[in-house]
Amino acid sequence: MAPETRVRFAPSPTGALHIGGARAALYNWLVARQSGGALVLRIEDTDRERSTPENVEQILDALRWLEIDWDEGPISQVERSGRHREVLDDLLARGLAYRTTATAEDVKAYKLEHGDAAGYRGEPSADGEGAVRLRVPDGDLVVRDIVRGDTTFQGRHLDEPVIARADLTALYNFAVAVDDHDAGITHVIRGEDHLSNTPKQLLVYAALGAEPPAFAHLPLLHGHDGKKLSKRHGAASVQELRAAGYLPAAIRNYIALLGWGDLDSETLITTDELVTRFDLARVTRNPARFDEQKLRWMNGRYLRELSPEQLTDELERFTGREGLAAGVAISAEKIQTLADFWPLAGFLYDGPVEDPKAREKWLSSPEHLAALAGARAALEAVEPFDVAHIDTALRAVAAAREVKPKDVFQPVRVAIAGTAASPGLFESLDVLGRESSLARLDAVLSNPG
RNA sequence: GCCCCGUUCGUCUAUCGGUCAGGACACCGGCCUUUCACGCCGGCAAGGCGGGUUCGAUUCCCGCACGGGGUACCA
Repeated sequence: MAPETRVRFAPSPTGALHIGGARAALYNWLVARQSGGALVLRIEDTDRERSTPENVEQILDALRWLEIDWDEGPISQVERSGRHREVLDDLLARGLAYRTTATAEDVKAYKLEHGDAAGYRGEPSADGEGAVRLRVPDGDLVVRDIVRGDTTFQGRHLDEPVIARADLTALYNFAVAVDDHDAGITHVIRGEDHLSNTPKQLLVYAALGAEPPAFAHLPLLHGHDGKKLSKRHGAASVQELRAAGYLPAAIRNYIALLGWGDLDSETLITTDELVTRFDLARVTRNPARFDEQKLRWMNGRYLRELSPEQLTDELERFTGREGLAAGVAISAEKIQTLADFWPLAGFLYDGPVEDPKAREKWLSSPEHLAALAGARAALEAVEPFDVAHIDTALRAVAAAREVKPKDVFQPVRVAIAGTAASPGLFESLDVLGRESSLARLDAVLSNPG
């Protein structure tokens, strides 16, 4: 029987969860759910400066919001320092590692003497003090990677890495291997930025007398300009995406496709389908750009799959307002994100917005104002005040005045909404109701221009 | 500098030696239409360069160029 698949997501809590981290988390989650295995969450918090409880909570919060759940943890890496020390002492005792006071300058000097391609080889310090470096043999170190195939690193090019500080606290490349080994991790799925450091970790596994896990290094994500993803690229973190009005399901779908493609090129894939179809071996090897345009489109599709009740619920939570059902019903097909709703339909609740250009274009000429007056009279008389009858009444105004329907509709629209773009006009009037509609028209009529 | 990875339409991708190089977003045009959208139809658009291997290379190999990552007593 094959061993249970155990994967892990191990963010360092240095701030928000970035889109790249979210994708690594998602891929791990997909593998865990698909295999019936377990996802372990570990917080790489050995950098005391940056690892605050707030930062940790921010990451957990982002994962929960994305509905990426974990089976074990969160495990704090610092809390495992006792075990790190134990392994460290063992390596020291066995001569697999040594303490040295050699500095970066010494490493540089070594290369000057032995050549740039020669990995640093040091000697133990006489007093037994200093940082701990791992012994590196000259042979090949091959990283078996599901995404990229085998990558061979030659030990002779590798500097003997510092695996613990002079105070004997563990450093990343050491701690990560010990922790993954102890947690029984079978697949390490993480960003490509870790690929070059993997041979060091392989050495730690070897020292532990353990088989290394399978690796899967994911291509890095870039911004729309091809540069490294950063604040300048708009919404780059999960919390920013959330604030921008995206749905977790849409984000999951979108980032799953950033670096992975199925045989059939379906674009809209439910999370359940992703769980069954995802395949690490099909992850691409080249970096992908995060392009918000496609996410926007995709989010619109997900928004429109929600029931009116669900959408209303989402929007009320997003805007912090209540009683939005009627406005939501007439706006659903016009928005791509939750954030699009209020600019489009907020006028229904808070009155017309200011848009001098629209007012200039549709409410300044005598013809338009006359049309508006005609519309006002028609709306006052229409009975009942519903979409179908408003429709008929306003078209009649245009016909009577022998102008295009648009020349009646747009002035009315700008009068009630303030802008030239809105949900359907008749629908908007219907939601507003007769009294409120007439009041808005009157406000313009009594104060034109 | 050294080590490692990568390179198909503007973007995300399909293709695992023979394809009209397919799909999606974006863009352009059309239909629908009261605005904005949605929806539908159509269009534009790609294998970095140079060598090999092969009857035949986007696909395999080498070189170059370009991009990225690593090279911390960070993670």
